[in-house]
Parts: sequence; C-alpha cells; structure tokens
Amino acid sequence: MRQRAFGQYCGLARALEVVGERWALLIVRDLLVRPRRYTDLHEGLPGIPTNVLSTRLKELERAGVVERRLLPAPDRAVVYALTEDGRALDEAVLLLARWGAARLDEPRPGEIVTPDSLVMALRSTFRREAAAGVSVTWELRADGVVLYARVANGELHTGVGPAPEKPDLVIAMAPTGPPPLRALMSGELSPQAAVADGLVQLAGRPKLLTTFVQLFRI
Amino acid sequence: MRQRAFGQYCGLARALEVVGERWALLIVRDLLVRPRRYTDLHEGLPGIPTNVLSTRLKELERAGVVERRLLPAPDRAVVYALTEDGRALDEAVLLLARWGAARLDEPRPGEIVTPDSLVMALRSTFRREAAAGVSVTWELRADGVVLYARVANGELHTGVGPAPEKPDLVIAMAPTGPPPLRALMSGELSPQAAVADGLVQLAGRPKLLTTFVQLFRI
DNA sequence: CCGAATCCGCAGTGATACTG
DNA sequence: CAGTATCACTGCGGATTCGG
Repeated sequence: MRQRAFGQYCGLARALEVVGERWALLIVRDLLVRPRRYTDLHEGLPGIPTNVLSTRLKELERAGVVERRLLPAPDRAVVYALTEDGRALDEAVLLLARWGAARLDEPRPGEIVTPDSLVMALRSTFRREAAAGVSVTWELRADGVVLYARVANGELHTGVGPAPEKPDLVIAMAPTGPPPLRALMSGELSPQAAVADGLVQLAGRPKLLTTFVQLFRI
Repeated sequence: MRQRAFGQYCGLARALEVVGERWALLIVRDLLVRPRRYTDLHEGLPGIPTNVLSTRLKELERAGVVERRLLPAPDRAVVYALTEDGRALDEAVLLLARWGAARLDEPRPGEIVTPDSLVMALRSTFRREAAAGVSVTWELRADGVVLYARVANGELHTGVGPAPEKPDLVIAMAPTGPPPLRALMSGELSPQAAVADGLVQLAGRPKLLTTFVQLFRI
C-alpha cells in the first residue's frame, strides 16, 4: 500500500505521489463538487474496479486529502469528503480539466457524462472577466442529468440537481447531451443554430443563451 | 501502447488519459523549462526505466504534446520539446507543483534535486503581487546545481545555469541544497537565521535575501 | 442495499542488458 | 547517444463474494 515514490525532492513529484495514481484525480473531482458515498463514487466513475476505489480512498485518506465521515444514526451512512488540503486542489484540477476540455472532440462510443463532470466543465470554462454585471441562474438538463449554474457578483455557483430558485433560463440538450454543449462552448456552433437545429431547447429568455456562451468558453 | 480510457466525456478525464500516466507530467515539467535530449531527460528523472521514458515520449508525441526535433548537422542530436499545446499545460503544472510544494517536508533518503525541479519550485511559488517595482537577478547554487531568477516588470524569468548578467545576489545553499531553501520559502526559517546558521552563504547585497523570501513563498 | 474484501488474468512498470 | 529487448513483478480490470 506504500505509494511508489519518484525519488525527487520536488513539489510536483510529491503531488503526483498523492494524486497521480490512476483514478485518483477523478475521485477528487467528484468530491470537489460535493461529498459522496462509496456507492455514489462508484456510480460516477464508470468502470473503476471496487478494489481500486477502496484503495484510492484509503490512500487519499492517509494522505490527508480525503476524510471519511460516519453520519450519525439513523443514516449510519459513510460519506467521503475532501479535507481543506483536498479542496486546495481545486484550482489545479480546474486548470487540468480546462486543458483537457480544449482537446475534447467527439464522445467515444460508450462514454458517459456525469453531473459532477458537467459541473467541472462549467467551472473550468467559466470566464470571470466576462461576468461583470451579470446576474443569472441557468438550469441545464441532459440525459436525466440536471444541474444549475448561477452567476452573480462576478462569481459562479454551481450544483447538481435543479436550481434552488426559479432559473432564468432552462437549457435542455438533445438528443444526448454534452456534445452540443461542447460545440456551443467552443464556438463551433452558434446559439441560433443550436436552437434552430433542435439541439437546444430553451425555456425562458432566449437571449440568455448568448450570455451563457460568452461566459462559458473553452 | 493504447492509452487506457476512463469512459467519460470529460475534460479532466481526457487530460489524464494524455498526461496522467506514470512519469508523464514529470517529463512535461522538464520540457517546460527547456527542450531536452533523451539522455538529459533520463538523467533528470531518477530511476525512470528507459523503456518507459521512450514509451511516454512516443505517447506524448502522438498526442501532440511533445515534438521530436532532429537538429541539423553537425549535431544530428534528437531534441524533445513541447508543442504549443504542451506549453499550455504550464499553469496547471505550476498549480499542482505548488500544491505539492506545500506538503514537502524533509527530503527522503536518496532523493535528488534537479535544476528543472528547482526552476519549477521558483516558478510555482512566485507571488506576482509582491513583485511590483522589484528588479533583481538572483543566482542560486546548490549541490552543483546552478540556476538564476530575474524579476522585472512584475514578471519572473528563470533559467538553468549561471545568470546571463551579473546577479545582484548569489545564494549558495549548504550543505545539500534545497531543504534550507524550502525552510526559507515556507517561513520556517528566517533569512537572518539561515545566514547565521551557515545554511545560506550570500554573495552580494544581503537585504535582497529578504526580498527573495517575500517573492517566493509557499 | 451499502461498503467493501478476495481472487485471478493480464497489461504496465521497473531493472538490467544490449544494440545501431 | 538514443534508444530496443528481455523478463520478473505488481498494480489494474473484471468478477464474485461477503458482512453489516
């Protein structure tokens, strides 16, 4: 269970010894969105072997990145959450995700989209400099995934599930979600074309789709 | 040679498929400092098996992150360099390195320090907001490693080897380099104590050590 | 059902030797 | 110098099983 070292006294090497193992940063990504139970994590990480998930969680816990919380009765559920140290990975993960998002082309057969990865997609492509004076709540729906994004005071707040308050605009993706979203965010597809082609169905003020495209941009 | 996929349509997953394999980001780290030859890379990555280095370079090349350049005669040397896409990893790598640097404590037995990792250490801990009005060149020496850092116009320029122009301050670390540097950068050790204890020998204007400590900070 | 532990086949890694 | 070749080993993927 001891982590393989890189033999260098170096910050990057240390970081990779902790979060460089396979699946580790994806676990962190999900936990950055919200604390999750073992089964939730397993569900959000397609194909991760249960022994690997279990091993990673223990390693991350021992490294002080993840905390194992036992919820009180009657739930008695186990919940994994990031420590403060773990949350400090936020920026680095966002930048890596942003770099990777720029290389996303078509989804490969069998690839899924999870709520957590969509939240990361929004957060990693949010352009703060375009958010001045904007105050809007969006709700995004795709493939049974529902999440929301609220921009106010130059800050972005995101979450999984329906928007806590009535959204100004609901964006429903069709037929299978994220590719049209990615096309919008990368500028390959104009908002008008997206609506005209039926890839996006709007509920609410139509001009806010353009605002969305200006704010979230690969 | 096929890269194992994560089964998610997600920027982070894509990024990790490219640079998430073992040793990959450390190779990128070295190439972010300067193009390197195969043997240089092998030297700067303690213990990397040659077949793994070779495999990673091919994978990174195929992914468009690394470029293999054949220098013209008479050298005929092979040099690996980052593509523009590869250089775009800079910020993400710096942030990961910064996160890891905060968890560096004592060096472990046998761990080495390379010029490239020291350059990354400086770049990842540079606090731009403290650099206004500063215009200084430092030269750092430790264990035969020599590098320089120049701060001017709020920007940091670093390089391996002696400073191109006469440095304002030469900092020589003793007896074995980086731990005193890390102690300085983390605030565990005051500049005065570092000099008094003989961990740092100065050549130049002594007050610039304090400036250094203010500029490079974990 | 949740939260794993266990087992097995195999691919990726580590160490060393070797070559154009 | 710039890699390939070989081989032992270990971590991963996949499936099943198990206790609370």
